[in-house]
Amino acid sequence: MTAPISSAPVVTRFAPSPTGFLHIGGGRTALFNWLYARGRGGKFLLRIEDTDRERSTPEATAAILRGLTWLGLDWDGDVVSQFERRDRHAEVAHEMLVRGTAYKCFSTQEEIATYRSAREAEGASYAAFVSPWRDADPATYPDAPYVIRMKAPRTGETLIEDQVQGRVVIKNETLDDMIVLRSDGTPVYMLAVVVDDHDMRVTHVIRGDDHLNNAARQQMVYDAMGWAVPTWAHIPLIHGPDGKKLSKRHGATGVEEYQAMGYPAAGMRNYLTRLGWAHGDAEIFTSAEAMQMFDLAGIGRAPARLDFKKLENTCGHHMAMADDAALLHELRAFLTAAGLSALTDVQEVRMKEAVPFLKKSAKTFPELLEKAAFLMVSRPVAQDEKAAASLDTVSRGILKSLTPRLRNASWSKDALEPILNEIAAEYGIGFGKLAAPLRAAIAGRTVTPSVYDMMLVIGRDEVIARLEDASS
RNA sequence: GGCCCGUUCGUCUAUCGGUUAGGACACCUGGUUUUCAACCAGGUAAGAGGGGUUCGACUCCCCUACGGGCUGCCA
Repeated sequence: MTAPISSAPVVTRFAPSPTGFLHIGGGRTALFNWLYARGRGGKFLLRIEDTDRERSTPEATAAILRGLTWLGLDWDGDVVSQFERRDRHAEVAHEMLVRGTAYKCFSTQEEIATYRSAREAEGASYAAFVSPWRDADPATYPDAPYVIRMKAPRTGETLIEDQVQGRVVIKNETLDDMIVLRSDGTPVYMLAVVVDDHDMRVTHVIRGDDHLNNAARQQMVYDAMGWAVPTWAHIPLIHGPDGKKLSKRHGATGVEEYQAMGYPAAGMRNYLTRLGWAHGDAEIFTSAEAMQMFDLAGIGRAPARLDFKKLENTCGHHMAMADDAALLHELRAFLTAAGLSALTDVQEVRMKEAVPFLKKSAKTFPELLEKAAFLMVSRPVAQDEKAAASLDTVSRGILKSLTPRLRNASWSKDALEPILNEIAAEYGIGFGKLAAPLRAAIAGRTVTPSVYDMMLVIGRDEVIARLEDASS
């Protein structure tokens, strides 16, 4: 055994297989690993588990990288391709052969299938294959293809000390002699992860609890090589709102879909961090704060359900907290991701003025855009049904008399306020009655931001022009 | 089938043998308001079921139910 690695600097990793987009559950797993490493001055590595050549695609790898990048999860060093390390994996398999902790098995897949059906016919419910080659004399080896299997312990038990699940005891008799190297010489996942995690000096393996049982098999490999076992933390999977495993029918399962739906990345990170993890009553926090607080002990043992309402609420807080320039930048990225047209120069200028107040009440980018409708449109402003209704003859008269007074006013809320109040008083109406046609004229709708905010953003000339359009 | 994991308000969770079981989202009520939001105040709401252990169990043990995972020359 090598020295305990608990005192070494923290190294975590995210190791997805490139068979599709980055799943929201995978995104959270990556986030936990990132938070844990970053909060401890450690390293967060990225490895693509592409040993399955049939299902792995470069497109999927690209999608995963995009998803992580959008989430703001930066990794250290180069992306490691597991497939490219296959020679090293094979080397370890052969070393286990030398050590006597693994053996060559010449049984064909047909023989294994026959063995299993025979056992089942005998009434055995579980038919782990027992290879006749386990203790065979090398002198009897045929000149035929073979796989390399682990020589798994038959008795005793394997103890998994998991930081989330606690002590998990697996009886060794339930573990079979798993294959580590296929007959074509390529490594199997169980071998590859262990070799890679060891070579990459990973200290903490934080991953989905669908791997909990696998940890016992992998520990066999560590033991067979005399390597130190990393700290395990198997986190529960994310479920859909109905408590079932998250799948396509629940709606969005891919991280990039959330980007396209317009959730800000900071809010997404906050929400995902709190999904299945808690630190007292902490709810809204920055990633820097999360790094300080994040620990394995705070991870829950039960699967968590996705709650879009809470996601939105969390995102709303982060929209409001965001830096104006950064938010504008993220808005542009959203427009691209959602396939919407980019802002025109005029819209850019106005948006820059509007973001400081729009961000306070928007939860997502589509919502922000909805509130920004008044600055996106160009003259003549189309009226929706309710807006048109509020622009009756009387209202148009009021707007008409307002226009000249705006010409000479200084363009600030303090200067505008008395003017509007004055008009309202002259016509003997409340400010609310005046605001309705104003909203209609300026935005073409009845639900808008404050009339003052809108006027200041689009400017005097545009306001007057829109009022004239509406009142003529 | 076998093995493994899980189960506190509708949801995310706090609690680490003694609390009026706390917070957040959602929901309801009221306030504020120039519309929608936002915001402020208050309210409804929980320990899967059954046995133990204990002076005392949400907390420890067992059983049941339900949910999930693993059981591949997939990862």
